[in-house]
Amino acid sequence: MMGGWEEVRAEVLRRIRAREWVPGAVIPGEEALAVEFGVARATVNRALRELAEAGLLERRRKAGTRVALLPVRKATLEISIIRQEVEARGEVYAHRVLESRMEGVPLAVALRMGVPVGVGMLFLETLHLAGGRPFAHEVRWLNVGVLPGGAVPDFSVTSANEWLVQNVAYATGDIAFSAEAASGAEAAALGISAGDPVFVTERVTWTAEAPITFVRLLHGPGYRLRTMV
Amino acid sequence: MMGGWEEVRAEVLRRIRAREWVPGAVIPGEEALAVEFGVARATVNRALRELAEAGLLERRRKAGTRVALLPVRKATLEISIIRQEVEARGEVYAHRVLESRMEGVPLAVALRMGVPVGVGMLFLETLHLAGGRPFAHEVRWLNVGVLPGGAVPDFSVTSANEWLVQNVAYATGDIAFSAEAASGAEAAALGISAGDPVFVTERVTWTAEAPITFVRLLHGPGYRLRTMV
DNA sequence: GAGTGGTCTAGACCACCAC
DNA sequence: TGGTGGTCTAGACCACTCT
Repeated sequence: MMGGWEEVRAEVLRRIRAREWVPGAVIPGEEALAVEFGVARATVNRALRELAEAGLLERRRKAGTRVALLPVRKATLEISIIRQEVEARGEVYAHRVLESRMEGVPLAVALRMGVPVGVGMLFLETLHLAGGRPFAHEVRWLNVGVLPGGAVPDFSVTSANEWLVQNVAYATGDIAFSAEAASGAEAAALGISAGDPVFVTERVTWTAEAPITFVRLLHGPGYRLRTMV
Repeated sequence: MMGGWEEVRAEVLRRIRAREWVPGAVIPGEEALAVEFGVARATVNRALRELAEAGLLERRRKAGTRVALLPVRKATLEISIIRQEVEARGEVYAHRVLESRMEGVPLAVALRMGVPVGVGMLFLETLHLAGGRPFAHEVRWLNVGVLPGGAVPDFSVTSANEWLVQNVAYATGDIAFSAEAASGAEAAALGISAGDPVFVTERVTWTAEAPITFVRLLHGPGYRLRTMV
């Protein structure tokens, strides 16, 4: 007899890894497993659902549950604010606003945000520092028209990154990671050489059909984004 | 009255976004919400648990459920085999094995895999092609001693990437993404210039305490890794 | 049509931890 | 120590989809 759903999940995982249940094969139904493990069907369901969400099982009504043939594993990335990320490394965080002005969005940004070219937004350029050294360079367009409260806060106190998380949080977003060569201005801000590879994170954030912000974040050489599977 | 847990989740999410429940505030308990929504407590539990896993709520016994103050959002990355990734773009996949020989692991790899320097492993260098053009360059060390079956298959037919997923699948792993400058050899393989930025994916895979493989995957300029929140 | 997973319910017990 | 979330159960109905 197994106790809870975690034990059931562990045992099912063991059988998959040990190839007692091979990829593509149908495994016993929930009812059968519930009897075998001496638990309720809901407990088996919880265990199998978690494994299916992780990509190891494929479940279909009537067809039953199979071990995934070509599993598409899901890794989770934790997206926190930059201050937390820096402080988690045991370093002191600071930020400097390099630019802050109203400006019409260029084509590339308009396409990403799904707004017409030239719409007036707040353009912000910020440098994030870890222990006094450049950590990340941020370029952001902020759709101030849809901001809650109406007034635009002073981002030199609380960074836009953090202010948005606290005030426009819980929005949906689209994130893309890539590698690019630093432009002259970007390199200067980060204290590296032009052409050096930078790790780029671009994100569009939406709330209820309205685009809130587009942000482009550059991390210099040495930055690594990690996760586990 | 709301029907299922998805409706409950949607309504709770709406209240959070509408700031009816502000960050840091304790929301009503499961029992109260169950009564309000006209569902069983288990249904409310399911809805709140999902929101907590997404990082929007913080739940603690006795203390209750709060709207997260500084939410650490979780984005999920889908890790599929390279052939699937290429074919999903509507392009024809192919791969070429450039190198395949036994070799002692260098220090950097030994440290990553947690094995002594110089342990003999199979060194593999593979080029993945999409529509005939270089798509990714793969360098891999394979711990053949712990492979199931014992015999090493012919990776020119099925790439090591795919063979491992099918035969040593469901292992745990550690993944890191970064941006680097392509070395001369790497650039030549990918058909780019030395020093061009490349998107690097490094992964160590383990099964039951034994490291199976270390792989370093390089994607040329233009590659983007995308996800949603 | 029938078998499987998906979900809901009402009740229960327990672990944790703030008070 | 009491209140809250975490989980389990037994039973039920339903939705989907394979045959």
